[in-house]
Parts: sequence; C-alpha cells; structure tokens
Amino acid sequence: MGKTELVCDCDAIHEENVKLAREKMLDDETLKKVAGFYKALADSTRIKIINLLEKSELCVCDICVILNMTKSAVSHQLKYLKQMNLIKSRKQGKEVWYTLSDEHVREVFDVSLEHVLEK
Amino acid sequence: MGKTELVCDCDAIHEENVKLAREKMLDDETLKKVAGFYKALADSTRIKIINLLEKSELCVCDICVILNMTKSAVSHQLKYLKQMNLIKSRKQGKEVWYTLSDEHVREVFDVSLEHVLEK
DNA sequence: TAAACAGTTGAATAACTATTCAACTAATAT
DNA sequence: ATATTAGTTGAATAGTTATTCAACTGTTTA
Repeated sequence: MGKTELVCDCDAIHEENVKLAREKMLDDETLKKVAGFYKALADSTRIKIINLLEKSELCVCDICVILNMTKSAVSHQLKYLKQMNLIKSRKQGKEVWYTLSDEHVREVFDVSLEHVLEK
Repeated sequence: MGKTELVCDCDAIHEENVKLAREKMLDDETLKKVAGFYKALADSTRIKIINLLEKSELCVCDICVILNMTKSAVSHQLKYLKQMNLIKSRKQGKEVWYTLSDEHVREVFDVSLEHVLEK
C-alpha cells in the first residue's frame, strides 16, 4: 500500500546507535529545507551575486557587466535567489535594483567564507 | 589570444557602482571554493549524514539502515564529504566509523538551520 | 504613437550529478 | 584455505539544472 520499500543491503548494524541517532535526527522536511537553502548558494554565479550585493545595491545590467553574462542568464539566477528569500528587489523606472534580503544572509556567507579561507 | 569573450548584452550601466563593486568583490577562486563548500551541503542525503554525525559516530551500515539506502550510494556520498573535509573516518576491523571533521562544520550547519526554521 | 531599452520568461539544450550495478579489496570467521 | 561480511570503486543511467535562445512585458523617450 504505497509502503516505502526497503533498499538497504546491510546486516550487521549497531542497534543502540541506530536507535539513538534516529531519535535525535531532524525530520525529513526540515533537512530538505536546509539542503535547499544550501543549493541556492551552491553555484558560482549565484554566490558571486550574493558577494556583490553584500557590498552595494545593483541593477541587473550592472551585475551582467561585472559577471560578463547575459541579462537572461543573470535574471534567471536572480529569480531563484529571490524565491529563496536571499535577495529582494525594487523597481525604479525601467531598472530593477537588487539587495540582500537581510543581515542573516550576510552572516551565513561570512561564516562559510571563514571556513573556506581557514586552511 | 585566449582572451575572454564578452557576452554581456547591456548598454546602460552605472559606471561608479560597477567600479566600486568590482574593487570590493572577492576573487574568482575564493568564490568558487565557497560555492563548492555549499555544494557539499546542497543535497538531502549529504545533509542527513551531516545531521546524523552531529550527534554520534556511526559506521557505514548504521547510516545505510537509518537512511534506507545501499552501501554503495552512502559510500559515494561519504567519500564526497570526506574529500571536502567535512567528515573524517577511522577503521576498526571490517568497519569504518565516521564523525564530523571539526566543530566548524557543526557551527555552519546550526547557523543555517536557524535561518531555515526562522519563518 | 513608435522606437528603444531594462528586464523577464518558457522551452530547449548541454553540462552536471546522485544512484545503481557489478566487480572489487580487506578483514574476520569457519 | 575458504567463505562471509563491511566497505569501496568506476562506469552507466537517470534525473537535475545552468545557460541559451527567442519572444515577450512594461517604462521611457523621441
């Protein structure tokens, strides 16, 4: 009845370890959200955009020039980042200006930058 | 001579903004490393493994049972995480036991978990 | 009103990646 | 010695995703 099929091919497991780990583990949905959050940052183009918007507000064309990419390609990634609540935008005339959505994003970026530089 | 081709299709840019942003931007290699770091965490299976190892040391089979996955699939992801220095292992007899490589990983995970839960 | 421009969008393509499969290594047990 | 078990590995497959392309919207300017 739509029951999840067992694919695991293991015999010798450590019952107590497994029991404890299962209890403490976060629920599936939360972990998928965490992975999704990382996915938004797991691309060179998007991380460059985040890094740029950390410093100043920029319009789409500015970003295109700096990254040497087409408006279309950049716009797709901006849309992605906005959907994930990492950036926000405001329209002024024909132009759309983007910034980071909040300080939290900056914090996460900085912590991981530290981690990467630290070796 | 191997010069990077210009693909940008923009005219109206804000010279001053672009100049400043370019100066402050991190170098390409560093940003690629940051993106690479996030990539390692940008997958449900891998983030589940990180979450499990946050709590206790586990062998491959334990992880397989908890995630209901084959040894092969889990082993591939463990290898990835180890290459990225997020986890480490020790061998004891036939078994290989995994843990997080350092507190830094835990910190990064916790900050982003907070971010995700916070809405 | 028409032309020009900033930006967006959906579909298609090309590149990438998670899992599977089958074969393998190394350690233990019979 | 042989069989069994824990785990690894490389190649193939299947699913995902970044960029391109062409067409589009909305705003400004002539």
